Amino acid sequence: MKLSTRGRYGVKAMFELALNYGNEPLSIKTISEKQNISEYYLEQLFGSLRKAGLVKSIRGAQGGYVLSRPPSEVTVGDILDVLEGPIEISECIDDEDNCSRIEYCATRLLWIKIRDSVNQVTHSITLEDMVNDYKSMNIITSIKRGE
Amino acid sequence: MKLSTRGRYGVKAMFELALNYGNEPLSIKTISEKQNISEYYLEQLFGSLRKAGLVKSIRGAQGGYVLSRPPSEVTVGDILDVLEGPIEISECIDDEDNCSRIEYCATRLLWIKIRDSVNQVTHSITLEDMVNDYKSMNIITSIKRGE
DNA sequence: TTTAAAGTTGACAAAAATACTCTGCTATGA
DNA sequence: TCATAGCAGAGTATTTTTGTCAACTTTAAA
Repeated sequence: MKLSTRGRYGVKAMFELALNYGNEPLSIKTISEKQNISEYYLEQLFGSLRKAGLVKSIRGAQGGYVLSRPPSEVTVGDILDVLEGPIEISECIDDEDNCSRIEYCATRLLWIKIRDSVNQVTHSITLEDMVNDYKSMNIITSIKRGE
Repeated sequence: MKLSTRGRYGVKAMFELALNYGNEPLSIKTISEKQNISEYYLEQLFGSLRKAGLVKSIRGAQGGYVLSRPPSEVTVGDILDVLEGPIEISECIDDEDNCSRIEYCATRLLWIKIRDSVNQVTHSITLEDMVNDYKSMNIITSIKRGE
């Protein structure tokens, strides 16, 4: 069980936007270079993010993308839902008929528990949290270096 | 993010063994018919489960598989670890060099949190729990039917 | 108003992972 | 001794993922 690159790249890209929040828009090109992600591929991801209303695009020269909402109001779960689709550990959570009846209840309950656990974590962590973690991490690193 | 059929089928099959614990071994054929899973495919999964020590095989006529340990000592996480590999939301949890340095700490911490959450849930639920859930679910269903 | 930067769209394709399938064994209990 | 059932590994088909590309539209700045 792992995230696809869509989710991973998407979170990284959104993290860049969060770091830059309040400043000028970031172009796809800039982000793709910073994160070493294919420019074309990233374009696709931002298409989804834009449609979902998580980012706003600013066209024209010096354009790019900015977060639609402040980092404190965007959770990692929001991003993953858009790029990975809502988590469905097993399709039988929604589609009951797929399950053979015998073990239906037991495994279904299990998948739901796992899903809820992941959702709980991802939807409780915001981009702001990540930025804060990142900044305090940098401070610690600086101290360790004796700076 | 979803489990592959390996994990899903594996848990279902192990659940069957748990339901039958203490009785005669179940053959691949029996399980594959009960769960409507390809017999050949299931054989592969049981190969992995056997190597990992989760099940014991009994060869010869009337042979099959049984759980190596009682259902109360087998967690869903044990099964998923074997069949899906340990959860790695992102490879950068282990392989540090894959990450571009800038956002290294922040996203890494995130993946770890998600992973730990899933592990915590799956390793806290045993096959016995599932069997109990299943049985009490059946009782409730019977009551609802007015039986 | 021209132009270049930047976003938008959708088709396409390579590559990897997944999900089986099949064949031919070997072991074992009835 | 033979039917049953596990064991092992090669092979294949399908799906998903990941990434590429080309053509077009919009917009800001010169």
